[in-house]
Amino acid sequence: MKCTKTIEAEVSSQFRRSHHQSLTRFDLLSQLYRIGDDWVAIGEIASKLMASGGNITGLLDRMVADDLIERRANPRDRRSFQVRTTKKGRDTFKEMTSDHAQWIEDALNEFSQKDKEQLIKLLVRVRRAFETNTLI
Amino acid sequence: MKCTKTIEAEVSSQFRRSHHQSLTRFDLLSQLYRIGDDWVAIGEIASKLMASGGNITGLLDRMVADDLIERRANPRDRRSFQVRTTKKGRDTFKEMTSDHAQWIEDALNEFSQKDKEQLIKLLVRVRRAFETNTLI
DNA sequence: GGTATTTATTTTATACATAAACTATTTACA
DNA sequence: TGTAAATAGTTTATGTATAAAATAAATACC
Repeated sequence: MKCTKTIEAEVSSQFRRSHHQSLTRFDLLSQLYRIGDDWVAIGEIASKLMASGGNITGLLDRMVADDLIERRANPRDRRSFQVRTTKKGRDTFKEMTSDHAQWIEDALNEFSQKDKEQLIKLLVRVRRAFETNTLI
Repeated sequence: MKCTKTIEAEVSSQFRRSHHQSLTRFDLLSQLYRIGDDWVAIGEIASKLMASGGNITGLLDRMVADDLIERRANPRDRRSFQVRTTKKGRDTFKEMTSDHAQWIEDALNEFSQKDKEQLIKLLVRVRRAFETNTLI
């Protein structure tokens, strides 16, 4: 927890300073980028970001206001809405990504490939342990 | 990040359900418990929790209202205020701690002592790497 | 076809978090 | 001693998060 908190404080303040964006916004843009040009349902966003519906509504509203994403009604289901990135959103994401990758690389340059693999392996196991736990 | 998010979601919803408290409140009670019966300055709390001043003001207000901590003016410095736990705060913390320890133990029971030590060692190194980074 | 349930999202109330501006006090030092 | 700078907290404005209730549309099923 302490480790994540330190990284999060550092990375999110970098994002705020350099791009006026939050970590959550970066996550969202990253999910949309991964999906490509398709429209994505709000609910899918919420589950991908592991966030509550109410949270997503507000987040998307602010990002639409900032012209990072656009939003439309699902033409086939009138309950549902969809979003996708705008050009500005994609450009912002690309800039954020390259900075981000560089920060992480700089911070972790003292770690060997083996260390990094070991760490990821352990963290995946920990996550699985806590995920499984919730199903009992 | 994904790992921490999963754990945090799990643990914080446990705390919410079982004790009507947040992870941050648990952290705070834990810091105060570690210190003992002494009064602690607000600023010290903020730095221990790696949180901003404004955040702490609100957090402490709500916890005072819930009778978990008490607050007084520092008798030697009229700019400064101090807090310490109430009996209810200490009792709440003790209950939370024993549940918490059990959840973590259950979740991580498949990990060997060696795995756990390895993981902590790596995480401490990662944290140091990001801390140092901010000083450049 | 009409009602009950489920699904998708928003609204509301509240908690938690930051940065920046502000108030009040203490300290440093010319 | 008087003033500038530093320190301790709070306030304000805003963003991010949740749970629970509400709304609206789709689907299931008698």
